[in-house]
Amino acid sequence: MPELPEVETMVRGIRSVMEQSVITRFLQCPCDCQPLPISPAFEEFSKRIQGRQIEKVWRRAKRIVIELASSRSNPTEFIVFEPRMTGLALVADPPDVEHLRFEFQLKSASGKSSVFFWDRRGLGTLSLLTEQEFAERLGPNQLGPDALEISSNELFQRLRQTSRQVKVSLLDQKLVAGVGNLYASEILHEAGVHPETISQKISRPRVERIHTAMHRILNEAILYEGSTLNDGTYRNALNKDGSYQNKHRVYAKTGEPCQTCGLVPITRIVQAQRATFFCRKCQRK
DNA sequence: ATTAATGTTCAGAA
DNA sequence: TTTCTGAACATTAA
Repeated sequence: MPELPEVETMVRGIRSVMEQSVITRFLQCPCDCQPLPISPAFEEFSKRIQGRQIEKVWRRAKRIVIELASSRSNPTEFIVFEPRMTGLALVADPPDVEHLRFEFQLKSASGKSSVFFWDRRGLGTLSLLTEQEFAERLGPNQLGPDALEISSNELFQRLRQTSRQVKVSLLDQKLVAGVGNLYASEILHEAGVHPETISQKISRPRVERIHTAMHRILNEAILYEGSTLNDGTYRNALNKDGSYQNKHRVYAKTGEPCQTCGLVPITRIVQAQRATFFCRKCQRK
């Protein structure tokens, strides 16, 4: 589920509780659900993070990164949580206890607290990485520039190198990192670009329109704390709904009149096995 | 009972 | 080499 804005919202929500705190205890599945994939295995994971101070909490593409401070006895290490479709990071009690996967117990100058990782479908992953592993697995060979940091020129250069349809390219995390299925449709609609346009055929000015729309929409979605869809799965770190779903113009709006031209109904097609929504009049190849 | 869902990855074919 | 397709992961709700 979570795309860049949702992950950024969760990061902001857990940051103040986690940064500079010490991990006192790590618990796996306080309930009896299936454990999420975790590497290394729980025993070692737990041992390596026990007593460590958290230096920083930040976002890399659609992943939450918890950076552990180096000390005399420990090197810098990274806890990486990848929420995939239904993962959440919370400082409040999770939506239900059946899908609660991990609890980090923390202590800081201001007292004790907990951060929870919750995941209904259980497709999320959690890993503890050394600096070298982090560079190998989350470096520029695996993930492209962040969608909020890439320049329009670099986006143009990267799109120019592939013959895939532009909607498919935007979902390629090596090309640009952070855009997911929902925001890809919204971005292309605002840019007026047909989702089936071949990436390398898009002119420089039209790539600039995509770039501008990408930045504007992702930043606005962060402002509204992400999109909570009908299934209600996504919540911010306080277990409250986001509100950007009220701003969507095409996603899951098949048959409704386009809000830009006011007359043509929104079309749903499938690209790379994912649904795409767009307006046949406002979006051109 | 069937289908689709905000993500990623892999195998195999074109 | 690149691109595409299908399936897999696990769960729920329409």
